[in-house]
Amino acid sequence: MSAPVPAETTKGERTRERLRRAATRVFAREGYEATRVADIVREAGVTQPTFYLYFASKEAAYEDRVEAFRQRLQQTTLGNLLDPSIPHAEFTDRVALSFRRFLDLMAEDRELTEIGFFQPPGCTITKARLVHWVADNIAREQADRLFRGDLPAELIARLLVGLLEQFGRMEASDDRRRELARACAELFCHGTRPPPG
Amino acid sequence: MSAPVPAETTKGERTRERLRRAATRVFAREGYEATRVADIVREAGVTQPTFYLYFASKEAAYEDRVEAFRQRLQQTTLGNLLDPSIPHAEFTDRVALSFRRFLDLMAEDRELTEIGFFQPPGCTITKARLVHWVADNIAREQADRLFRGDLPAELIARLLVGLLEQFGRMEASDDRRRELARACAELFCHGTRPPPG
Amino acid sequence: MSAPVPAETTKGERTRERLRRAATRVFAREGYEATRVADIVREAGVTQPTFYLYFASKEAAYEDRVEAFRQRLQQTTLGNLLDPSIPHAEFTDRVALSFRRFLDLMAEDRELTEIGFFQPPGCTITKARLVHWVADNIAREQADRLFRGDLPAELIARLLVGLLEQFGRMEASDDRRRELARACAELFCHGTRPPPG
Amino acid sequence: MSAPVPAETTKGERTRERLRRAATRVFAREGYEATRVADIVREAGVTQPTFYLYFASKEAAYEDRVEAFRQRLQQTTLGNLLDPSIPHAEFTDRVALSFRRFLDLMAEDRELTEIGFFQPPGCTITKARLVHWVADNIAREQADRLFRGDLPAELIARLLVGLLEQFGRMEASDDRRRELARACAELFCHGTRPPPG
DNA sequence: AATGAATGAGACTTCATTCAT
DNA sequence: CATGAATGAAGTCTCATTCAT
Repeated sequence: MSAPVPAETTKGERTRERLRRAATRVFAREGYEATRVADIVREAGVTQPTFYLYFASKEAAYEDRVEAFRQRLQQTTLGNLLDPSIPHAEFTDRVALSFRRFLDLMAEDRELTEIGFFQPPGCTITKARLVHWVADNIAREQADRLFRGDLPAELIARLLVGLLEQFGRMEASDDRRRELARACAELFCHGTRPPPG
Repeated sequence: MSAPVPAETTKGERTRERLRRAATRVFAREGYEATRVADIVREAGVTQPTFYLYFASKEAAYEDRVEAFRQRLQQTTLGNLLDPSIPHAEFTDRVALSFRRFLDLMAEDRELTEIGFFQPPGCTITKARLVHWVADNIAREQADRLFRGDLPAELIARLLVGLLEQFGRMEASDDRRRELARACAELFCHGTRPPPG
Repeated sequence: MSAPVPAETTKGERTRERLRRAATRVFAREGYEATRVADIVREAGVTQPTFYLYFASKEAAYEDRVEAFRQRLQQTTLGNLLDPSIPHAEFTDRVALSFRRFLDLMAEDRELTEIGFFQPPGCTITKARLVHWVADNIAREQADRLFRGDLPAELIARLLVGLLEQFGRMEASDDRRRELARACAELFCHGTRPPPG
Repeated sequence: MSAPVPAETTKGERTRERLRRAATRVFAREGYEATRVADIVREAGVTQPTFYLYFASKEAAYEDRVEAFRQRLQQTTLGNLLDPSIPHAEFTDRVALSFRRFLDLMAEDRELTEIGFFQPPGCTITKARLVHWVADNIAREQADRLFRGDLPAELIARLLVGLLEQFGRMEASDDRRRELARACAELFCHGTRPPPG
């Protein structure tokens, strides 16, 4: 068990990484359109032509960043499929865990999340894909009677995505995120009405 | 009984209105940053200097449009406060009506909705305000025991706004919107778990 | 019989004309690729954006100039078709006149000729077209037994165009041009061999 | 009888040759200005700094290629001086042979010909020199009464060069080139008029 | 003998905005 | 009330060339 060997770090790879980080930062701060390549290279400490050594265009750099986020998002989603054998009493906790994983992912690199999930032009596609991935999970979970079957899986998926839209941008400590995830799970599972009686 | 007072229709007012409509269309289609004043005036059939006769800047025109949407949104929200005396059996229907009013508003002028609710840079503020307005309603309704009191009103408000984010952009007929509103109300009130038993 | 009324001379038309002249000058001096829009606008006394008010691109401006030359060239060519009833004794004189018209045209605006006839990328097409137009004339004239019929019209046309390529760039006074045209006609009609005997 | 002396083939010489060939190809295809050093090195399979190991600049590489063509052209021209004792009946054939040598030279390396003879900025000088060399021949041949003496040698030389300009770029088989050369000789010697009677 | 990496200088083009009429 | 004409400022991208190894 050793720490992962760092990927080859030629000078070029390091420059590329600096550019990626700078691009993430600036895109997140300014938005795609308002971002100028000049800003990115200034933050990366290189000249403009160097940028074009590593990215074909401003748009290509943006796509690179957006895809990086989507990858992570898809992985997280795939890992959140619920086991049908889950005991009833633990269900909401388990859903809270799923929300926590999403919120942790989104908090881990706020800037990348900003680009991939909240800002146009990429956010629309990201969310559409997320709805799709989540709906796949939900459909199976409906088959396992984990969720109500009287509503289309896509609708339920959208409820989840809507919650992430609302809570994914919050600045929150680890503990606070755990609480938020718990609240999301509550709302997601049981809604807003008071318990009867 | 007098004839309806004719809206002021000096030539200037008509030009201003044409510019507003054109701006709405182009901002919705292209987004704020990518919109060019040249496009707006082309769609409005006037020249560029004329634009500056009616709006101080591109940004001012955008603000004008965004504010128009926010006004309507606030009105709708205020009208959606629930009457505490509502019979228990009708509750979900009543919530569905609230959703329907929101979805109708958003469908009525898709382009204005796009600008005011979905596109940066304005959408963040719009949604923040909406959360605030809705949370005011929810807080009162919690006091009236209409919603569960174990979660902050703002969280519940965000659930609602998240649903609007997910469903407010759908192309849907009147009837389909009614169904959607019903589904939203169901999810909002009772969540996604199957009924016990 | 009055002098032609000058075309409408709005300020815009005058600016366009200044740009045209400047473009002609610079393209002729530097060649298409090496020409910078900055040079053109400096010579025209306007700013760069103004250039794009009148031409869609550097390339469009170039095309405009090249086409202007081609128009004139085609007109001249059409006017040079020989009358079949021409007396034998006057034939070479008449061919000399044709050459003179070509050389005059090319001398009249040296810079435009440079662009349209001598410089890439336009010159290849211009010459190909000229060969075609001239060959049309030659074919008819061969039918009228004015030129030898044992060689394809296109070959004879190319002989003519080759002569223009060689003599069209010469700086020459009116009189000198007349002489040159005469010599061209001689060579074109009778070749380089000494008269027999 | 010894084996042919191997051309010096140090690794460097081979690289230089690859660069030369690549440069020829790209200059011919794109023209001097539009050619990028990046294209040349890609075709040569080396990196950009290597290019500068062998040529001082893009311009130097271009000059190298142009001069290579001019050398060959001058050799061919010198070899084409007509023997004054040539029998009258064979004269046109002999001129056709001269044209054939020129056309063969130009066909042998189309790309080098393109650069040296047809494309700016080098073509103007190449042709001027060729006119000069040919005129030297013609002047002697006029003295030998092989060509008419009533026109300056330079004019006659230009007729020849003009024909090469027209026919030197044609894609043509060996046989077709022979025919073309024959036609050129005919036109060059006797012009375009039908034979009398 | 060759290259990975970088850059200075500059090209074309766009756009919000204004002036003069 | 409206426009024809113009521009300052800036943006993306390219390219010949060089440095350090």
